[in-house]
Amino acid sequence: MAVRGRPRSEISRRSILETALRLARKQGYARITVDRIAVEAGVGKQTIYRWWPSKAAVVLEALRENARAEIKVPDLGSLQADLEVFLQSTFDVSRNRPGINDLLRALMAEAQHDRGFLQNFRRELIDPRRAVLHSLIERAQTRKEVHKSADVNLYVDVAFGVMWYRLLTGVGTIDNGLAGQLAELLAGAAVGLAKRKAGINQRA
Amino acid sequence: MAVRGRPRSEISRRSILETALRLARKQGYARITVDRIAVEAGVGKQTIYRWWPSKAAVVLEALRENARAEIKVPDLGSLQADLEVFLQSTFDVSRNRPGINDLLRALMAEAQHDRGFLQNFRRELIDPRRAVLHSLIERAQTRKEVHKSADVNLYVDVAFGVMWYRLLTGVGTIDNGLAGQLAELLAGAAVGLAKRKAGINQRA
Amino acid sequence: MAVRGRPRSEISRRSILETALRLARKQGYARITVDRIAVEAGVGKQTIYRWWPSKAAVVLEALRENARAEIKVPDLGSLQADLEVFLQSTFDVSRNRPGINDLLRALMAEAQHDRGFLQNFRRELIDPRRAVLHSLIERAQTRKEVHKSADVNLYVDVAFGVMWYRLLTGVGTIDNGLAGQLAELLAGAAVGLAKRKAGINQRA
Amino acid sequence: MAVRGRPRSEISRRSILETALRLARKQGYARITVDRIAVEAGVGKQTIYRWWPSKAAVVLEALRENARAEIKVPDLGSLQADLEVFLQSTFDVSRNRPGINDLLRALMAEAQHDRGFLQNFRRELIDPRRAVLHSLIERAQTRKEVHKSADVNLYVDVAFGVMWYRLLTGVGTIDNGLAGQLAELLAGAAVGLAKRKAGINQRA
DNA sequence: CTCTAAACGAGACGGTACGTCTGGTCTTATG
DNA sequence: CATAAGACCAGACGTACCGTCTCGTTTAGAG
Repeated sequence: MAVRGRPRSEISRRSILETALRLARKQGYARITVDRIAVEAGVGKQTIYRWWPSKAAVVLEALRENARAEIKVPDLGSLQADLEVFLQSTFDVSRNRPGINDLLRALMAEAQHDRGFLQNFRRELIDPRRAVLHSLIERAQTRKEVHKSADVNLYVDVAFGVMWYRLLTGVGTIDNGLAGQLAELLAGAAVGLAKRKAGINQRA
Repeated sequence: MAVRGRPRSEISRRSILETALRLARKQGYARITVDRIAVEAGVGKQTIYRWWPSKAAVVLEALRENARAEIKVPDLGSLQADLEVFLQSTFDVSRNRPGINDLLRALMAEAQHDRGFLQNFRRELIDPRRAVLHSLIERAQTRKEVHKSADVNLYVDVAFGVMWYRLLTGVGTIDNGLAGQLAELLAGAAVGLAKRKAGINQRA
Repeated sequence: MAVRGRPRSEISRRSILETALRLARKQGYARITVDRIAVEAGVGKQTIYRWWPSKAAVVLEALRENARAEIKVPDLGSLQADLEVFLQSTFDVSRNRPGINDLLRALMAEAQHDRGFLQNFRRELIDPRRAVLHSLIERAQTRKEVHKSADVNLYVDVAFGVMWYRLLTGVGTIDNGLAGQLAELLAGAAVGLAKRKAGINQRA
Repeated sequence: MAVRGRPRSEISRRSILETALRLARKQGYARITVDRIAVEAGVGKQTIYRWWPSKAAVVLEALRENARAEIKVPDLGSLQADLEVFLQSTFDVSRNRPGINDLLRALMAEAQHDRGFLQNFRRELIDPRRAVLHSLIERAQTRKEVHKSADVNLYVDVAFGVMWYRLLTGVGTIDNGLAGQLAELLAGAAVGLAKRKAGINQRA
């Protein structure tokens, strides 16, 4: 049997997402309320709550909708080069869109007092980006550029950890220089490890 | 001229800080309110607002008061060893005190929608910890273990970045294993850099 | 266009008015708070503020709701008799309901530091009672019992003025004796005036 | 034995009374607070509370201090003339001083939720004025202009009742016209009573 | 072409916490 | 002792949001 009743309004959905993003970028995430989104979107409050559990979820979806498939997955043959390009691309996304950084910070904050949203946030934003970086390093592993015993997750954590730490605390900048430094640091560590292991194996 | 008027009550100050910390650890930061702190501390609400701008500021001070001089600054002669001991000590603080991690996460969240509190938070919590790690690495620099051109701040960001990233997202654990991995990674990178630079100099 | 949105809850409205009146009579107007009314009425505080500007307005409406059509408008053919019955009836209302006098005093007090409420208070309580007394005296005027040049408003002011003055200052009692005295005084003055005027006219 | 300790400061007392009156007339009674009086008078809050139980008491004293012996007690040989002059004089006091009416209304309001202040208010303001009017009518009684059985208090209540009623509700004006009307009404009633009684006695 | 059912805009609802304000008391040092 | 200063406890105030609910209306497929 087909779906009964009035179908979900795509117009309302779009209006909500656009209004949420617009308000959040104009006035800051903290100042928007579900009420305001509803009024400005010309939508009933219930229509928001029917489809999203919180304003954070709305903003997250708006962000995701807005930022689809922007991340390059480079494959230049060298881990360091791949890392640098990937990280530059990642850092650029925020830099080119004013207000995006504030939204990311606000969503991370929201995730701290809403376990359910944390899951959502990880699934939609954190984990996909991790996956890209992870695969990028694994590729270097199959090339033997990185030793098979290396903890890929740690390297991923280093890259995103520094980014988020600087984003959240305001300590340091997030720019191409950082991308280069991180690429060098991680590639150095990974390749250095591989060499040491190789040396050990040779001697053995 | 001497201070005029009734002096600030040390008893009330202590009571407020202790009550705030106790409630926050027992029930979670999100569930405490300024009202409840006031009532349970036997204090007027105004007495809280007279000295702190928000409950976040109260909890921050309570945390700081409570955690004075807990961080070991090891000096074992080797960067990697120093790093490992320091990071283990840092990670232990939270692990040994249930509820502390939640408070740290809540405060970091609070800092995201309160610029004033962010400054306070950095000055009281983030920066002091950075300073210790920073000095620890600088010491290795004076020992020539780390090259003088190394970006010490980046290393600090890596250590705390990974810690906070895992704390906030729930990705990965924060334990002695991590301390060891980070110490190895950072020392490897720093020492590797020093050796390469030395090699360049020799060849030159 | 029809009414949009959820309609006002008559249940809440009644509950608020009843609770306000009950609390005010039990504990005195000064001791009730908007918070307590809300809690005891099982209602959100905002629901009170949405419909009334202050607790005084709530109590006023509660009083009015509760005291509808209690005032007798006698028509015995003689001004003095009508006055006496009307005033007795008016004075009785308060005397038979403990707490009402305190409420009236409190509302009159409230009206002194809230211009908006003073208007409301006059429109709902003062003026309707004036109108009855006014019409009663006018009827005597059409009967030629009172001269047409008499200032009816002054007579009304005398009756209610004495009542309120005694109520507010505690000087003297407000009972059937007073009703008789006022009736005699006013009727005497009004009829006396009519006779003098008639005499003048005759002589002319 | 002489009084020990530091004597009460007359400067502070004057400053408090003047400041209270000034603030009350400038901004309205409702807007002044004990705190504000203290600050503006350059006085400690406790100094106010040591000598007065409430801001109403301060304002009452300030008013009384300021308005000493302003009431004429006329003696023109005729009740109606005496009444008219007295009432005109009484009504003039308020009319010539802007803000006084508002203060009187505020004090009457205050007296409604403070039993202690009501006593104070009656003793200092209400009763003295009553006494003057009372004596004025009694004088007419000794002249046989008013019958000895007349209820003098009722006449007093009528005069002040109408005045206060109009003051508090804003119904009608308080001017020389009213003074004349009240004088005529009361004298008419009192003298009419005397004549009727005399007639009865003669016939008897 | 009616009927059923769900989504819709609107906005009132019960709740909770906020940060401010005032009242009246207490605690200093000073005169 | 009284004083100026000002911190203290207490608690009401009116506002802001939250997430739910209750209207009448709209929009689809089912009968």
